[in-house]
Amino acid sequence: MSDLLERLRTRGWRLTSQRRVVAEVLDGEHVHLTADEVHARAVERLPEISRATVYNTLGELVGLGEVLEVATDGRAKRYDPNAHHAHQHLVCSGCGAIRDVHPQGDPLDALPAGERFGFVISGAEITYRGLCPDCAGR
Amino acid sequence: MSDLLERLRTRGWRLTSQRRVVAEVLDGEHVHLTADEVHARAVERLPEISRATVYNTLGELVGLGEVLEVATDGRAKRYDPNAHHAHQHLVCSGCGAIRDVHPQGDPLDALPAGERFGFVISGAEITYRGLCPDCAGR
DNA sequence: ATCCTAGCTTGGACATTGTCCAAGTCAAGA
DNA sequence: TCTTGACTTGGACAATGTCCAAGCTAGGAT
Repeated sequence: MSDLLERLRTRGWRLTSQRRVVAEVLDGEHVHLTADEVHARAVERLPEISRATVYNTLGELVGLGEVLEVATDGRAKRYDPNAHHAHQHLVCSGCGAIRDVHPQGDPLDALPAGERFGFVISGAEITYRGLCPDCAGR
Repeated sequence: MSDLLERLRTRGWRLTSQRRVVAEVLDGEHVHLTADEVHARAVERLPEISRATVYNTLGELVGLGEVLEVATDGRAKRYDPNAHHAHQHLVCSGCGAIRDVHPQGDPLDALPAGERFGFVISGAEITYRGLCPDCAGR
């Protein structure tokens, strides 16, 4: 993730301790955390960091394309540090666990011109739903 | 939509004026409304209907499989009355407009066994993103 | 090394979306 | 027509996110 900090600094990002901590938290476990979870982990390292800063920083990272925002339910958005490798998500309908998955082919190929309604299409997100081994076995 | 009301009645649904109005609103325009938008339209026909009832009724319709819940952003969920025809969504990144689209093939076919991690997979939702003709032309 | 200042952070108020509950109301079967 | 359990209501509450004025600081300028 020092790569990330380096990239951001060359883009004029001011490198504060708060931003460093948020970046470290995201890089620490490649897991899909909510903003509040990121805040909770950040507080462990920098007790006075505020919720507002975490929200700000996450928003900036998303804007810079370093982190993806994932909305798989109507609840809190989750933040995915794996923005530089195309992937999709597999979500457990039982416990909400999320895994990165890599389907074959390009989903855009499945959408014929006649189904594009004049849109300039930039991408596709796929959410596979199912039950994880734990939830399925009960 | 009287089909829908009929189906629900045979399943023991008590047919109240509130539920009828919510069902009519959803059926009226085949558009993806938020709960609050449904409430606003319902109030036009039945001024004393409460927000709680709209939420309850939408939740029941989703549970019964008559309406789909769509979460394309982190904001309010949207409700899709087109639950009986498999389809996906195309969302304008500019104005948020949503269209139903029908990609070719089954998205589940693109996910090899080795990428399923023992999940019992039940379905896939695809959100295509792009700019609608209006937003792209500016 | 020190200073300056634009940009960052903070805490708290506020907004949006959704859930819950006790009390009152009503659809539909008897 | 009566009865009753299911439905509805309004308002309190919860979860998530946004905004702002005031103070702080990273990092370039001196």
